[in-house]
Amino acid sequence: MSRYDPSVIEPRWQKAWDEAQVFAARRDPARPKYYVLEMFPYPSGRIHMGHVRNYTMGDVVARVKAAQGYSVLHPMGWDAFGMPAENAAMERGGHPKDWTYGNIADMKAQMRPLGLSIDWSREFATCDPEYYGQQQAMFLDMLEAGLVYRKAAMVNWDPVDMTVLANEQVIDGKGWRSGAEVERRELVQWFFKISDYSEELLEALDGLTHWPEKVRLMQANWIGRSRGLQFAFDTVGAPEGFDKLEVYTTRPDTLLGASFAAISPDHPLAKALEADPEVAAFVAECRRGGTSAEEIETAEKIGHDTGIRVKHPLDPTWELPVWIANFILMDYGTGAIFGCPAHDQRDFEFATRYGLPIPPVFVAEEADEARLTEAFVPMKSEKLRYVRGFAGEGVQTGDEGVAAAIAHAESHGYGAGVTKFRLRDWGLSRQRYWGCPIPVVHCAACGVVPEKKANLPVELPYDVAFDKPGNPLDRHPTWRDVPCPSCGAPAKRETDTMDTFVDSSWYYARFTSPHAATPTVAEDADYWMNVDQYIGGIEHAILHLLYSRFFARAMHKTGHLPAKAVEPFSALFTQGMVTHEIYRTTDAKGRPVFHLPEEVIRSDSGGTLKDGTAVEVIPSAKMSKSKKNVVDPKDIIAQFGADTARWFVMSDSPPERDVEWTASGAEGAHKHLNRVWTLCDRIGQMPADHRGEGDDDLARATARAIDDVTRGIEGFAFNKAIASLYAFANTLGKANASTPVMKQAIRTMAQLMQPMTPHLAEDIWAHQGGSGLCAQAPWPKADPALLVDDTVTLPVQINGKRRAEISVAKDMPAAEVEKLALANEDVIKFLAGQPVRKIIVVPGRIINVVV
RNA sequence: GCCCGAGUGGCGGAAUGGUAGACGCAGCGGAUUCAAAAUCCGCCGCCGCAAGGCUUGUCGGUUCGAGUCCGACCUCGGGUACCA
Repeated sequence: MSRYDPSVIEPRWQKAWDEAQVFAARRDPARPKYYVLEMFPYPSGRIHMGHVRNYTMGDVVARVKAAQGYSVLHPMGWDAFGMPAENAAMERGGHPKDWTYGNIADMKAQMRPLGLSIDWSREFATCDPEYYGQQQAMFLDMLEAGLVYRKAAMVNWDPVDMTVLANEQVIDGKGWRSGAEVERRELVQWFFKISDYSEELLEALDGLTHWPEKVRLMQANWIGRSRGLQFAFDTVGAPEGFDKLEVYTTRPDTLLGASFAAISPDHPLAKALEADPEVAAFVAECRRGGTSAEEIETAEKIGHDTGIRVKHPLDPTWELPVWIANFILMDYGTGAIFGCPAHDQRDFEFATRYGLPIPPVFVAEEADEARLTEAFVPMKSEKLRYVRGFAGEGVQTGDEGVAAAIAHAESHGYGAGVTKFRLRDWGLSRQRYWGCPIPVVHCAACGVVPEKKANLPVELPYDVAFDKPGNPLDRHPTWRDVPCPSCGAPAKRETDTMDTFVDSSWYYARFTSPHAATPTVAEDADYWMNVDQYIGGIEHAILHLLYSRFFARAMHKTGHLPAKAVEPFSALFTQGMVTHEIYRTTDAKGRPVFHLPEEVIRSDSGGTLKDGTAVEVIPSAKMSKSKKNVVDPKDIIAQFGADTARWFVMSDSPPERDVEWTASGAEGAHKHLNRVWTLCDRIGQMPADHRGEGDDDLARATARAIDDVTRGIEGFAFNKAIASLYAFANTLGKANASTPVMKQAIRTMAQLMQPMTPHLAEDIWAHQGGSGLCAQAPWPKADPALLVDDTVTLPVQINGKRRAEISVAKDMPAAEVEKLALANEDVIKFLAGQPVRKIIVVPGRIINVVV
């Protein structure tokens, strides 16, 4: 063997894998299958360390499962529609399609050298007409199945650019390009009826036992099932048709604490009142700013008294004012509430601002009624003393109070208990070009007419321009103007395209038959689904994963997926980000200037540029181009090789946490791989008949390593698996055992390293007489007999502080352990004759002497 | 605002309620070398001469025993329905 040179060995083994078709997924009824999938990337043009980490994790799992005898599916594709392509076209010219496919080629070229065990024959991009045509076919099936409908909904409207903005394009209530004040405007849009599945999507979370608890919790809260009371106020002085005002509350026990009613600015009653210029002005004021919940809920709470009154259901002589308030959301409940300022913080702030009364309903069980300085909002499980209760006991929990209030309303006939969900239907319309066209035609005579399946895909026209804002499809007569598929009269295509979340809601299913003429093929979906291990960022915990869960159900309903695939991801792992510290100087005008890591010479105390200028070192944050705290995987691979990059991103941090990229860490990883190489070289030169010492110990250490690494990888504790590989390398480096034992140990090490450093592993495997490819060798098994120790070291605590340790046989009875502990010199010294009150012996663990 | 996380040496981190700091990085000492790099060996939480004491974001609680469980708070991160 020679020097460790990744630039030579890595391409060599990648070629060998390609030629042997090692990673081609094959339907093999004789073997169990395993489908591992990493969230596919957006083709921004460059891979970054986050990608390297994400795909290496999936690759480690895929390689271990393959070695364990599974038929593995490990595909890759591109989430290729989306705004950045259009932004690039507007800013730099060019076409979104060319930009996107160019980026895909670049990124693929950067990914190939990583040596990932991907079946590239299954690759596709969501912007391939072959893919989105099948998506259009499913859309039509779902439309027919009643899973798609149209309704009006709010969008961010930029009045200068005359275009719809995404939430991220609204900055401080202004359009990012025009700087104009954004307003909320209603538009008729397409929706998926995800709300049909609210209950099921919530209940089924319990079955997702291999998902992180936090993700299930987030989804449960997002779906937001609540039990409450719905009732109608009788109105006084309202316009015609509004003699009732429906409200919904989850706290009907606070009904006697009501001090006002409030409706959303988007409520039909508010619209009916807009003839009043004051109301119109107020509603316009409320509509300033974007549509995001964050913006709406953090805005200052303002209201307008409509002059209308409602009668309290428990006392018709008691009238409450009806306000329009900007913090009432039309999408939730009925878009109208009664305000109970004593027990809701938002209502409290509102009442305080407008001088409305704040009558308390309950106090803590032991407390007296007192003037409130903030809303008193106890947990519903807490016992309370009701001072203005009307149902149930005087002292009861909030839950009991709510149940009693609902029962009261139902028996007196003024309201009904209802279950509501926070989850809203999924708006899929986008007024943009670079997305999957919605395959319908608008006909003056026939209305909305589905395109004929035979005419799919409805392809995006290439000849479009991005010189003005808005959707180029709207301005493209030859594409837009078509005959009605039903009556043949002149009609217009729908110019909205689909939300890119639709594209990513079924790609996992498409990978099972990526080039079929139907969205899926039953035999393939049956064999490969579900995804056994899905890996991606926590930022997708709610939307992407929830939409995918819905879409799988919708695909099942329309016959595109088997029943077993309605929960498409059997196990989920969410990984952390790759971070790096940030280097900053300031220019002559005091503005910040950021510097790339390779421009900075880092020392313990700080850093300097190459010309000696001191730079400010800012703690690590997610790698981003604007902060220039990025490390290019290409450079790392050129310098150290792919195995080093793979080893490092898997080694340091637990995979669910962020990992900080440090140059010294990468160098350390590289040094270790060099040590392993040298070790392999040394063992290779040992005479075959060398008889050494400690054969048993090395065999035991080898078994220990197999066990630790296997469990580490299977438990997604890659950093711990790697720590045990370091420990094993240290042991093997110091060992002087007989040649066959040494060879066995280094071959095992190669196999255990193979998932992380596949190229190095192949080379060692080949040099040490392994047969075939290391990637295809069966995963090693540890002899259980070698894993047990017969003596254990037990710490002895006195009052919970460690004072001594004793070494005992593994199965020594507790009484004997106790005696041994008390006879120990250090124990006697620390006890200093004090009487022993109690001794706790935890077998194999610890002894605690209490005095 | 609301929902969900995370916080342990100089740094990344390890630890079924049972010896806090495995393993790695950096640092320090030594060997090798004309010298350096590379490599190898050893030391390495903080205070203290030592005995010993202190130590897992902060404060409190449960327990024989808490990084781990419970409560309150602080800081940072993710999501918040048109970023992907």
